[in-house]
Amino acid sequence: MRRKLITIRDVAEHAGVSASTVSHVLNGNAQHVGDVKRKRVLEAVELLRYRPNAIARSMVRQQTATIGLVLTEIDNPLFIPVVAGVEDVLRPAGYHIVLASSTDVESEIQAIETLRSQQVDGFIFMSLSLCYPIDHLLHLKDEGVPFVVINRCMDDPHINQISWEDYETGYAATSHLISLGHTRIGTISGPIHNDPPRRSAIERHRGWQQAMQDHGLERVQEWQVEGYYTYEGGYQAAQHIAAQTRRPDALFVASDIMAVSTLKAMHEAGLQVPQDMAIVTMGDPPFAAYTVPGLTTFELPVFEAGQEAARIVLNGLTAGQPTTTQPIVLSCRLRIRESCGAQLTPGKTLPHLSP
Amino acid sequence: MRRKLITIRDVAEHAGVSASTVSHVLNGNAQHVGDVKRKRVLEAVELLRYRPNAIARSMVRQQTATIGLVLTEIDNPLFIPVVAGVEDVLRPAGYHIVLASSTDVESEIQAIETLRSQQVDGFIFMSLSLCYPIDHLLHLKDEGVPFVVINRCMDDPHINQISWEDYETGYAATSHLISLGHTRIGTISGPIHNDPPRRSAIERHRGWQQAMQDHGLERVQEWQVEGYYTYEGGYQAAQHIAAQTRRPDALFVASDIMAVSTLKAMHEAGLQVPQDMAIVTMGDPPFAAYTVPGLTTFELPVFEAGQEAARIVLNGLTAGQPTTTQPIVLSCRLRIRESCGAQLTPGKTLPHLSP
DNA sequence: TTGAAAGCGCTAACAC
DNA sequence: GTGTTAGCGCTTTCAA
Repeated sequence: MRRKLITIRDVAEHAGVSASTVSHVLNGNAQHVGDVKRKRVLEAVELLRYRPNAIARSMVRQQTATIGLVLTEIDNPLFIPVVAGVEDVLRPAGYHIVLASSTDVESEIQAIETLRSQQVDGFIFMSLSLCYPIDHLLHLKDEGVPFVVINRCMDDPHINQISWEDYETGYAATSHLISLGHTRIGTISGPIHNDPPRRSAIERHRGWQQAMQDHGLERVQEWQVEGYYTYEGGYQAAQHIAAQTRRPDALFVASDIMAVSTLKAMHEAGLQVPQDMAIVTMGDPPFAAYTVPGLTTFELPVFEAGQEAARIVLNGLTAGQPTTTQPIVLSCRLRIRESCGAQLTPGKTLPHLSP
Repeated sequence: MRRKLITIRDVAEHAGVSASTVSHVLNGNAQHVGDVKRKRVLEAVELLRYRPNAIARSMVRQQTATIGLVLTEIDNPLFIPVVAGVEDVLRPAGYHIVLASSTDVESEIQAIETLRSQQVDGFIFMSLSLCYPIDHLLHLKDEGVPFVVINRCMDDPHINQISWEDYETGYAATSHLISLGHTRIGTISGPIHNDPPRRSAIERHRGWQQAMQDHGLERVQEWQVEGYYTYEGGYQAAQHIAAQTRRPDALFVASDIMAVSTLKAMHEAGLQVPQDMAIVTMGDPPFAAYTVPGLTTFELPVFEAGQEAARIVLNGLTAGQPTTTQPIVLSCRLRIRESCGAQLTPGKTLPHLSP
C-alpha cells in the first residue's frame, strides 16, 4: 500500500501556479518561465520532496528511458563486466536497465515479450555466442526496436552485433606458442560440436588450426579435445591429453575457466607448467594472475563491449530509427604471465603471421 | 520512433466490444463476460498481436510489478547467484528487476531516488556487508516501501535483512582445523579496520578468535593479517605470514578469493598446502574445486539469499504493508576438499564446540 | 453481461 | 510567460 503520491498538481498548488508551469520548470523549458514563479516552484518541489513519476512521463512521452538487458546465461562471470559497461554509459544518459535472464530461445522470446510490454526502448542481448535461431530478433528489427547482440552467432549483417576477435586471438595465441619455440601444440576447445554450436568456440579453434597450418605444424587429432568452456570439461580434456604417451608440449586452452582446471590436471599428472606443458588461454578474469603458475592469456574487453552496446542502442534511439552499424569486433590484448614460461630456443622466434 | 502501438481500443473495435470488456477478459474477470464476446476478444488479441501496455496498467493500478535491485559492488562475483535467486522467485510471480549499481552511499541514495521515480514496488539491496549509514533506508521504511538488505551491517531489528553465519562459520572453520590436530592457526581476514568496516569480515574474524580461545590456543598477533577480500590483499598477507620464522601450520582464510592467492604465495614460498600449511576458507565459488590443491571451504548459500530476499519483498507487497521479518541468517555447509589434508594425529579429533 | 465515464500523473500544443 | 486542455493506454466503478 503505497502512500499517497505527491503529484505535480500538489506542487503547482503549493507554488500558486499551474501544473504546466511546474512541468516547464522541471523539464528545462525554464527559459519560458519567469524568475519569480520558477523560484516558487523549485521551493515547493523541495518542500514537498516531490519526485516526478517516471511512469506517467513515459506514458505521454511514449518512451521509458529504459533498456532491456537479456542475459542468456546469468551464471557466466563474463556478464558482470558487461553489465558494468552498459550501466557506465546508460546511467549518464538517464537510462535504466531492466534485467531479464533467459536460458534458451523459448525463455528469451518470453523475456522479449514481457520487456516489450514494459515498453523498454531498446534491447541488449548478451549470450555466450550461441547460434540460436534469430527469427524473434528479426521481428524486433521489423518493429523498429533498436537492439544489439553481444557475443553471438549472427550472420545477418543488418543486426547490430559486438563480438571479440575469436579467430584472430586463437591464431595469435597459437602463434605466441610457436614464437616461443613450441611445435607440438594441442588445444582444448569450447563446445564446437554442440547444438546449438558456439561461434566463439568454433572461431577460436579455427584460429588454432590456421596458425598451425600456416607454420607447417602437424595438427594431431588426439591433441584437440573439447572442454565445453567448463571447469570440469577442461579438467577431463586435460587429463585425456596428459595421459597420452606422445604428448604435446604446449596447449592453447580456449578459455581461462578451462585453463584453471587444466593446471590442476597437469599437476596431478605430474607435469609441470610451463616446463612440460606451456599454456596460453583467453579471457583474463581477475584470478588469472593468481593461479599457479599465473596464466598467460588474452584479455577479453568485456566492459568495453557493454559500453559499445549501450552506445549503439542509444544512438538508434536518438536517431529516431534503428541504425545498423558495422559489426564491432573488439581485439584482445596479450597478457604475458608465467604459464608459457620463457622462450625454448632463444633467438629462434618466428615472426607472427597475420591470420 | 516507436511504431504505433496496438491498444486495447484497437482490440475492442476489432472484436466489436468495448474496451472495458477486453480489459475484463484479459484480467481474469472473464466470468462476467459472455462466451461469445470473450472468444471474439481473444481472437482479436491473437490477430492483432496485442500486448497490453504494462506502463499504462501501472499508472492506474499504482504499482509496477517491478523490484529495484541495488548492487553496491557490481564487480563482486557473489552477486551473480544473488541475481539468479532473485529472478528465480520474482519471475514466476510476474515481477521484474530493475537494476542499479552503486558505489557508495551517495550513489546508492541516487539509485533509490531514480528507482522510486520509476515507481518500483520494492527494493533489494545487496552489498558486501559494508556498514554504511542507513538513514536513507529508514526513510524508505517510513514511506512504507518494502525492502530487504542482503549481507549488510544493520543493527536495526526493524529492517529486513539476510546474511550468512559469518561468526559461526569462522568458528566452525577454525574448529575444523583444530579437530584435524592443528594448534598453530593463523588467519587472513577481510577488511576489518576499514571505514566503513565490513560486518562479515569482523564476524568471521571474531569466530576465529573465539574458537582459538575456547580451545585454549594462542592467538599470535603476527598470524592475523588483513587481506581485504581481494586477490592481491590475500597474496600479500600470505607472503607476510610465509616469511615468518615462527609460522602457523594452518590458516583460516576468510574468503575464497584470498585463498586462491594464498595458495600462490605459499607455493612461491616453497611451502606445501596442506602439508606445511592447511587452509580452510569460505565462499565456494565454482573454481574452488579446481585450484591446486582443491579448497576446503564453507559454501555460502548466495542463491538462497536472493530467493529469500525476493520472497520477503513479495510478502511485504501482498501484505499491503511492509512486514518486518526476523533477520534471516543462512548457514554455510562445509565442503571438504584437499587444502586441509588429512588429520595430523588420527584418533585425536577434538569435538566441535559450539560457538 | 456489457459499456460509458472517470481518472492514474504527466506533457505538449495551443490559447490567452 | 502562463494556464487550459486534451490526451498517453489502461482499469474500474457504476449504470444500464
